[in-house]
Amino acid sequence: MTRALQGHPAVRDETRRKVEAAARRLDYRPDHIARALVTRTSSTVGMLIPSSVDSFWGEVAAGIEEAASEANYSVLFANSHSQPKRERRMIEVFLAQRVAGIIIAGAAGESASWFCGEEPDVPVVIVNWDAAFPARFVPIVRTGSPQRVLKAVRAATETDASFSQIAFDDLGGAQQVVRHLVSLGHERIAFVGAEPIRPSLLRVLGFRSALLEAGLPLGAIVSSPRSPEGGFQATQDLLTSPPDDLPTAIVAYDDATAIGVIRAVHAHGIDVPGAMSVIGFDDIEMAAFSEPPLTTIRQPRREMGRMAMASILSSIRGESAQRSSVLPGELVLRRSTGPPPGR
Amino acid sequence: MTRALQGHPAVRDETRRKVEAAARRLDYRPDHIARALVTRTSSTVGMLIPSSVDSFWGEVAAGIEEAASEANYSVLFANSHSQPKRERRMIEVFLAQRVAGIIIAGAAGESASWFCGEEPDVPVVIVNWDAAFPARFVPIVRTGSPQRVLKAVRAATETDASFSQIAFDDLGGAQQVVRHLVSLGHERIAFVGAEPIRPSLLRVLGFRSALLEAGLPLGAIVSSPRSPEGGFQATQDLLTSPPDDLPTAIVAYDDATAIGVIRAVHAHGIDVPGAMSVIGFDDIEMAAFSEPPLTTIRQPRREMGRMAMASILSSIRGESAQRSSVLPGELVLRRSTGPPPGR
DNA sequence: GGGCGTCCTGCAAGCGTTTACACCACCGGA
DNA sequence: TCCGGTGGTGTAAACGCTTGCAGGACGCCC
Repeated sequence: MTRALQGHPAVRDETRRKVEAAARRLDYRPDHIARALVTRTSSTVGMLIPSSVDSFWGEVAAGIEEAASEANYSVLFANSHSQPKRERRMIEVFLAQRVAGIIIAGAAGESASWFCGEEPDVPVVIVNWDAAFPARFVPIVRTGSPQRVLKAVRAATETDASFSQIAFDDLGGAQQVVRHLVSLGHERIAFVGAEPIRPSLLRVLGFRSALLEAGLPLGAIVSSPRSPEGGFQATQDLLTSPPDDLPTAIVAYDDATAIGVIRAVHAHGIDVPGAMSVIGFDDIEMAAFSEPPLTTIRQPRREMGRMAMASILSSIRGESAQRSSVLPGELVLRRSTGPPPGR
Repeated sequence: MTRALQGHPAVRDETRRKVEAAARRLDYRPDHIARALVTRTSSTVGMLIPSSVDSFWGEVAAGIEEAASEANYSVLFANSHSQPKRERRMIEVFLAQRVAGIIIAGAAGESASWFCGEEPDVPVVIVNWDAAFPARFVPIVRTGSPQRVLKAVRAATETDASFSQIAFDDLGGAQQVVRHLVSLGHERIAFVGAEPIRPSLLRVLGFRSALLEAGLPLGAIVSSPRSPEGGFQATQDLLTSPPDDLPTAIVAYDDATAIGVIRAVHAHGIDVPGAMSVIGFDDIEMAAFSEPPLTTIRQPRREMGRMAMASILSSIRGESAQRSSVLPGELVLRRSTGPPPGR
């Protein structure tokens, strides 16, 4: 009987129709639970995001859900609040639910084995691994040879064979940003919002390398938490430099930080972009509504979610999925950047 | 053996320890699937939200997930995109997954029976039912007797015995908003963003009743889609009225609409709040960052999510949960409202 | 007409739990 | 010594599905 509904080939049309009629009459719904028990795979994937309140992750989640839904998969959802402990716990829950795969977005865990022990029995993909590094990394990333730093960062967030990664091209994005500012004529450019987490280190590195490439001196690199308040504070400090040393453009770690940066710049009576250009990262919703609207780098959030799910699906099918993909960002020109004063 | 791990009272300590040791050695993880099959309840709830990209729903989702996680429940997640068809489909999926309960946020379906047929076999709670009404309701809500309209709206979104509802107090929120404007001295107040959906009708109704209560004439009520563009267009039209008829304050359906309203007001060279006050609804993230920052009504989003989950849990426990709760909003004073000109 | 192959359908085992129940050892009271 | 109770442990059925296999019906060839 059950074969009739699944579209088994060896079943007469007449029989199938009769079974279907009966099923409808009793409004029979096949039990995914029982099916999962016997097939030992559950057509459910676990999705862990830092925070569903953040529309950045909300859009990644939407991409995952879209792709999952199209493939008739359901998604179990949990917020990690960027806490490795909670990540671990929720992964345990997912595993107990016998999910067919796990997607960890904004992963905070330090190493691949952190997530599921050495040998996860389901495919795992990490979207934008925000691994934390010891604080001593921040000075190194400012001064160490780019190759060395890059190698260290890569090594720390290398996935072993059982993991896939989808990541935004932080390094390339930062380079794009700097090249944009350089093309406008800026020569003194600062970075605000350095933190000892993977994407920040990579953006600082991209910042440095693009400056080097343009033959410009390395500007100030200010550490701060990534938030409007953090950006505001850090920029307050930055703007106490002697006027001649002041940058004409500031690259913020992300849009939230950039909004704080703009506030602080305005608070000093400096016009944006007339006297100071500011540029962010992420293209969050607020970016278009800040004053002035923020020039930024847009990450392909939904696409990253879709790719993560696609990677899980191909792992399930036993295809050897691509180990890791790096997706480029897109420069979104708005009104917070312009030529430096006197140009 | 299984009793030992579940903390059954009738098991000797020594035995328990031995079993636990063995479990650890084989790193045994109890299978939720098999457990669900036999107990016929899955410690999983289905959560349907319009869009995870919208941080409003993202926060409702966070509240749900928080409360679920505390109760050791998992949450299956899907976006409905506010499409009744998709709501239906995802509910079918949830039911097939044998969820222990279903939370439908921003429900777009027209009637309770729409969701799961007549007799859902699991508890269902609806958070902020955004039911659509025939377009002919908009004129009625403008002119009909408030009691009659309210009765119609209530009747349409009444849940039968098997549903619970958590809803924001749209009517009271609109009254708060109008009272705030009246207390500032405004006498000509318009509403922008009326649409034939439940919350909009209720807000218009609250708007009218508060105006009536203050002895003020009913201002213009302009229909528009709820988006910055919609608010912009509708306000453009509104501002073509002869100067004497122009309102001194505009109540927008929500913050997104309000941002468009402010744009249009600015485009006409009118100062906010100097010459025109604008007020929104929801307190979305952007509200604090608009120019000027938006005065608005904050909905207790996270709390609504938590309550929804709590309602599901008490239904599961067989307690007769409260059928429906209406949660008040909170007026958030920012800088988009002030006294009318000449005051 | 019997043997055989081809199609289709019914049957039963088994997935990993929970739970009711049987059972065993042991102890105390009669 | 025997018996009933008690406290702990083993056993087996059942949950609803998938799947392999047995077997029935039927047509075809010899």
